[in-house]
Amino acid sequence: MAQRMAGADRQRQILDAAVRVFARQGFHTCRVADIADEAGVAYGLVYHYFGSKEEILDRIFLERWNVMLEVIREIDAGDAPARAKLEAVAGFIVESYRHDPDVMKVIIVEVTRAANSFGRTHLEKIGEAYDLIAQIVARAQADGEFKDTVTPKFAAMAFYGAIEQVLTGWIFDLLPAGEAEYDRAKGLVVETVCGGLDATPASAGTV
Amino acid sequence: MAQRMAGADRQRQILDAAVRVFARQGFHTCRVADIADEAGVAYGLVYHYFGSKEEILDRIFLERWNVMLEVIREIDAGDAPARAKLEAVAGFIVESYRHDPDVMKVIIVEVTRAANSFGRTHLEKIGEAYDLIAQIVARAQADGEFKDTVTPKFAAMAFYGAIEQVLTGWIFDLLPAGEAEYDRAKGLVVETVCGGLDATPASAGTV
DNA sequence: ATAGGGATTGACTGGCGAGTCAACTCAGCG
DNA sequence: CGCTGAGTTGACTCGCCAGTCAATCCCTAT
Repeated sequence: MAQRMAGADRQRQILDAAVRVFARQGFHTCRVADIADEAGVAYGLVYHYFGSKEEILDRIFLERWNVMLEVIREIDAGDAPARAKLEAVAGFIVESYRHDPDVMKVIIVEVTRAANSFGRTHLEKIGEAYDLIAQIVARAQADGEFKDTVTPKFAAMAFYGAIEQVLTGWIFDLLPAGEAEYDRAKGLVVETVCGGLDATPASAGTV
Repeated sequence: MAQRMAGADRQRQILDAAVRVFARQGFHTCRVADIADEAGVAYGLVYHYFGSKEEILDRIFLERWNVMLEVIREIDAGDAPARAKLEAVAGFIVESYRHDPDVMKVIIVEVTRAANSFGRTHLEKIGEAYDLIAQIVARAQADGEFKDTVTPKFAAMAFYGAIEQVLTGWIFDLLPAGEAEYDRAKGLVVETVCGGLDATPASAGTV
């Protein structure tokens, strides 16, 4: 059935199939046989390339998360204002979702937000992202760009939580999704968390 | 072993044990036997009071979530400023966590954030909460208390996501927890989402 | 007293699904 | 042209665990 193929390619093929299956059925609900079927490959071959079902999820998560950590580090290294940096971070996450919603769905639903049971393994890796965002906030507070009423870690959690919840809204059809919404969301998350929902004090003060 | 007891009490006892077990081991990882043991009750008795393992989780979630929906409705019915309403909502959620961290952990980790597989059943119920918060925002926008750069639904997701992520931080020790932090968090989430992280334009303008 | 019936028990079953493995295929190489 | 080893196959094993059920217990009513 499956033609001979270089190892790396076959692995990729199984990984991609797993992403689709995990996104569709959920990690716990799906069987390894489903992944093999989706990939058009024999059951046993999955175990030729991966040690376990969990290892597949590991790989899916780590591959994408490491890219994100790298991107955030680069963004942080620049000298743009913090608000622009946060917008870049939000933008990257939204773009990730636009580019491959299934991968993001799996990461959010099965790893990031499943820190019990499975995700516990990756708690440290997940925390790295929060720390990087916290660092951006901390610097902005030191510069006076952000107020320091909130600890950087707290702000980072609120910021990341807001984004993840918006993605969750798209994933489960609780929020209108679509190209236009994705574009707008990048800015709006930052506008909300940085600018706040309040009508601006400035204009309130001028009344 | 277990003394005779009124049906409702025994059910409660099993429910409470289940909360502890789910919080400790996770829904998928624990066995029904663990719940029975924790409750000090025979295996079969669990099935005398509940139709299935899932039904137990259902009950835990619905009991608490319905209380929350009711509270939010009451808060919304008052005529306080939206910011105070949101603070009340955040306060209730934080108090819920302080009062019974295990229940909130189970709800967040196993239901709210597991909308694939299991939580799908409750998606509608979960959405109700977001809608109620959105309503608060919508009214505030109509009154001019909030800007209308963001759709109410979007703001609701960002707000709820921020809170849930903060709780998640406490649950998994990514954020310092404790009585003082809980008290502060209520206001800070609202301060962050309503007031924004930016140094206020007013004070920036006076420099 | 004692019968009735809900509460309680825990051994047992049935199915499911992760992971194994022995057999097979075949491209490339000497 | 046979040999080798990586790639591929899918039937099979084996443990686990949700859910069943027949037996037992003990409160209550008569």
